[in-house]
Amino acid sequence: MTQPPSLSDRLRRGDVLAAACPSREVLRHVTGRWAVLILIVLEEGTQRFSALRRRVDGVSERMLAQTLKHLEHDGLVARVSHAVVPPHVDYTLTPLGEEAAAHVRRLADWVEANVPQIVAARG
Amino acid sequence: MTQPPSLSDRLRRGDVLAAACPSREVLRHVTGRWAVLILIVLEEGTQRFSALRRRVDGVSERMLAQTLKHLEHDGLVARVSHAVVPPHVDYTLTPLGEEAAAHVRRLADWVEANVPQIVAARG
DNA sequence: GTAAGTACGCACATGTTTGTTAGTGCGGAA
DNA sequence: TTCCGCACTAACAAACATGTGCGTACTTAC
Repeated sequence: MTQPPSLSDRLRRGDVLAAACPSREVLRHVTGRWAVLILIVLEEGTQRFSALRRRVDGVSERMLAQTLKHLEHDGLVARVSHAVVPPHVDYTLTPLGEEAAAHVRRLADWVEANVPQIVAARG
Repeated sequence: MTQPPSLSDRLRRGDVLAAACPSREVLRHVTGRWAVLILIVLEEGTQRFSALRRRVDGVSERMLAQTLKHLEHDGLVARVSHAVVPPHVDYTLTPLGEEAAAHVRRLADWVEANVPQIVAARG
């Protein structure tokens, strides 16, 4: 007879199934429409803003800036701004970010490999 | 001098970085707010509608039904309806769905394990 | 008799995300 | 000289995601 963990236990250790858990928010950030793609591109190495904009097809400057801010806020991306003209800003994955990026890339790789099957399943 | 792959090549093999690629849409479904949680719960085994509703804290019936439809449409979830009263409907992961679920669960596990660090990083 | 559970569908309202456009200040290319 | 590139930000508008409340047809429990 093991007792099921209490709500506060679940929140402390991070339980995505609990609505009030902050892990929900983090997961939302990491799995966001653009965040996934940005993490994948950043896994190749440091990139600057406009390079990211070109690599991530379809992202607007607004969404790119906003998503980068979220990732930076969560400590997954480091922003380094060089005070030169024209402006030069570098974005790099933190160690934490590298781990997250590896996970989302594996997921994206799987999707890419299985798109044909999935599309076929829609008959 | 290898030529970079053409757009049509990238679309055929599934390239999330290309805006027109259907893998983008599939990725959106799989990483959707509720889809992630539903996949994780379904990984434990077949579940019925109301059981899912109870396990996935905070989901509304509308969103649950809609998300299940998307996942079914993509061939990740199988729906079996028993014609009895009261209604009884079972949801199960397909082999394809099991693979997807494994990936998202690993990502969610990582997030859960690292929430404290991430929250701390927001200082 | 009344309420709750079952698995949803529909209409409406709200909230959140995303896009669009315009602007910044300066240097280098045409 | 006129335009582009850089790395954004602000304001506004549109699109989409999501929640709420109601209805279904029947059974079991209270």
